[in-house]
Amino acid sequence: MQQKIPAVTPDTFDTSGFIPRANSLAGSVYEAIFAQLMTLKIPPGTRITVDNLVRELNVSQTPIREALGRLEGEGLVVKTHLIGFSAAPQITRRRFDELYQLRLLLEPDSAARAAIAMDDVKLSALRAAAGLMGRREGGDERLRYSTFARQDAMFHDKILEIAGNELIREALNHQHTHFHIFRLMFHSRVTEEALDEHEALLAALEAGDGPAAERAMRVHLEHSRDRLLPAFD
Amino acid sequence: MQQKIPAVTPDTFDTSGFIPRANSLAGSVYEAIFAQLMTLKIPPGTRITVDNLVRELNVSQTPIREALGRLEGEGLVVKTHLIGFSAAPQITRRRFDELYQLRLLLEPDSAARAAIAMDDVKLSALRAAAGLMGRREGGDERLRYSTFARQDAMFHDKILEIAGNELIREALNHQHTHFHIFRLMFHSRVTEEALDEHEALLAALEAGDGPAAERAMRVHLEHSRDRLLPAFD
DNA sequence: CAATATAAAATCCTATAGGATATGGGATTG
DNA sequence: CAATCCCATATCCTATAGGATTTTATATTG
Repeated sequence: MQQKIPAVTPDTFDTSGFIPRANSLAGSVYEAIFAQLMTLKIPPGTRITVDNLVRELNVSQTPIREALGRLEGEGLVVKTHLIGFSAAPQITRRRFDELYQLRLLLEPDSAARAAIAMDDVKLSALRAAAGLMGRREGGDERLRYSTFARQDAMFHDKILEIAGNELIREALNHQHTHFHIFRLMFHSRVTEEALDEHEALLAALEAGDGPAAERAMRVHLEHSRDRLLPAFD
Repeated sequence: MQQKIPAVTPDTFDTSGFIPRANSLAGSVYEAIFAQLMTLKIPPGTRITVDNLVRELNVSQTPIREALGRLEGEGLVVKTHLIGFSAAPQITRRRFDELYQLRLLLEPDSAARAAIAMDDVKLSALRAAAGLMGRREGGDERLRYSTFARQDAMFHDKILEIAGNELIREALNHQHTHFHIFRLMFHSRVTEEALDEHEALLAALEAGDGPAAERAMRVHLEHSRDRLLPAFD
């Protein structure tokens, strides 16, 4: 157990009081594997070898198996008995279409609800999330997309939070939408037209205009889908 | 490793060929714990003790921790570092409302899609699922509800399957809707008015009438929600 | 009696070990 | 040369062990 595992993060508060509770090894291993999946260090469909992780992360098999079990439960990893674990496969075109169908059913409705629930505090938080995305960070293009993708996810998540249905928010998060999209686009040049669409969405949310917010979200998702489709060619 | 774990089930086919692949211990443990959660043998919110399961299931800690990790990933179990695992809490009224909001966004649309996709084979499978539910099995009332709830779940799931969006189907299944509802009602007398609503739904589906199927599903879900609400009093 | 302190027991968490199974490389055969 | 076989190695899977932490029971104090 050494430096390969992220440092203990004592800012994780336990739910029963005010004393920070250190992260477990299994928890840290989960995060490390998740990061490797996200950055395609473990490519889609490839084997995840427990013994390799033991060597790489310098921990025993036990927390690794537990973390992989959790990732299995989340659908990010697939397990076959006696063969082991592998990364869930790359999202297929079919799956992508289904995902956007789900998003189109849930997110416009949530945008409308968020518009109705909008107030100054929430709007300011939302603007902060949107503002982060507009900022052009330095560094290479992939890092910029990485940042953009993470902040795009935060922006959408903030709208879901304001909409007020935690279960729907979690259901969407569970699909790891942004995870899949990020991996899909990881090797691509990407255009950031989303920013204009976000502005239109923000304006509707700011105005507390439910139907307009719903329309803006629908348009944004349809364009987002269409922008991503070439990745399947 | 003894009789407490379900017998090896060689009817699990591996994806790469035709030779049955036995279930892993971790897999069997997962199923055993899931069953205990479902039947409230492990009540909502209570501690799940690894060492107790070791004794009860007569397997070592390793597959138990892995199975619990998977259940954690599925949200059915909560883990706190150094304290251990516990069953996810009973669904709250808030959560229940959110769940029905999700269902009302997704299932009527799916019913409409299923109506459009309907053919004789699918209809026959759906009727079989509905027919099972109408049958009054013997045994005590709770067993009858248990059977009803399982078959209700299968009926709804069959509609989702016919609708053709596997991701939405999985997203709804991931919420373990019927699991939660089942647990909620486990100690209650229940009325089986759902059957009439199912008949109306079936008629619309049979007729290939998308809008009617959507309406019938919406009505059914609203009534289902209202029937279940007293459980929170 | 209630509150506090202490000790014992239970449990959590992880490392290690070892048998079973799968995989990959080299040798052999046709 | 391709196909098959055999063996060594790697990996999977689970059991066991032991130190750390939490929980529970008991003793002590005011």
